[in-house]
Amino acid sequence: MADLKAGVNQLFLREEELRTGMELLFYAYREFTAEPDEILEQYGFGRAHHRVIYFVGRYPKITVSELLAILKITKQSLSRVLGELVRQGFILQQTGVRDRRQRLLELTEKGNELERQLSETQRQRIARAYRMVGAEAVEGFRKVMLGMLEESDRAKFTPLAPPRLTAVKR
Amino acid sequence: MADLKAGVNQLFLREEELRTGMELLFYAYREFTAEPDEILEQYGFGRAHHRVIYFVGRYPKITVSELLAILKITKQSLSRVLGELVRQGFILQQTGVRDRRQRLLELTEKGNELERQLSETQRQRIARAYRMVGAEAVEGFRKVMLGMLEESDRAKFTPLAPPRLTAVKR
DNA sequence: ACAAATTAGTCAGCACGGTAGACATAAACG
DNA sequence: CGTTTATGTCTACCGTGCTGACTAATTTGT
Repeated sequence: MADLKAGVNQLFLREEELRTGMELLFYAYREFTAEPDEILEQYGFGRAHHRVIYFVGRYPKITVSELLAILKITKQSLSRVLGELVRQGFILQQTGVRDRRQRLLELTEKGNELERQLSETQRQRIARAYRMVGAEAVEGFRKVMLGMLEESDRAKFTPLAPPRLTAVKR
Repeated sequence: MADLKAGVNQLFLREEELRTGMELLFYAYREFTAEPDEILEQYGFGRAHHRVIYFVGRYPKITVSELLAILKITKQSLSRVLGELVRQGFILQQTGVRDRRQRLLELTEKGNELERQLSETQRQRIARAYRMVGAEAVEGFRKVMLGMLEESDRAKFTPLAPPRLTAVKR
């Protein structure tokens, strides 16, 4: 009887625990994007612009196809926002030297400023959370999040750092 | 000199650590929604339908305004998807007894089945991650995620469980 | 050298889910 | 009885995904 009760209770805890995880992800993601969204609005941009700016800032000289592989959207979708960002002087395209078909993407100074402005609130939000809980909890957070990723995405984080794109011919 | 170098290094680690956090959130959220999205497609539904089904399942007898407060979308947006779900027999509306203006929402059996089907993949993904890392890391994850929320949302999780809506007149 | 594959871009059209404003109805409240 | 609240509807717009079809420049492989 005691065993049965414990079992049921654990089942309940488990179910509740999993739901909590799902909801934490939902609420956290929404609040994580809320502040940048407001800033973007002032520029007539949306979340898609933010993502492009972020990853171009993260990986200077990234090619269009590498960016597509990260974002997992179609080139038509990317083209729309990337085109706006280039035309409005936030991103610079340089023809590749090794392969002149490639357009290597980079943030301009203007683009860099916007990137910093957009990500600042997010960095602060994470920094605040990290500070609140201590290094051990942060490590736990990192582990759980990694555990939720597919192998392919997980690879991007393996050494815990240097921003290198997966070995792609450049 | 040694101090300075350490300082710089810590700054780098910090920046890199924060970026890692941001990206973990981005990738995890995307993969978290990918599988349900495929299932939803078969029903002609989208992510918005999933959210409604999830929270109605989570809080049976929830009112429309409570649901709006959770989702933080406009009633016009909600109305579109909620209407479809009701008309197609996934959700039941009952007139409130205490307040007959309210429509208390509940999943039908059909709705419950869909909810289980949709959330199952997500529960498994979380369960897998939790299992991979152990209880301590899970607690760290929970703490960090809570730290990223606004006070208002955090309140929903405070006792670590019982699904009770914030004290709203019902 | 030339054909094939790759990289990038464009145009048109569609779906989804968010927004806003305006308005309607029923019920509760004071 | 007038006001407020809860819900719903109609219209229109926007951002951001998607597909399909097509073009151009460049590299690669035989």
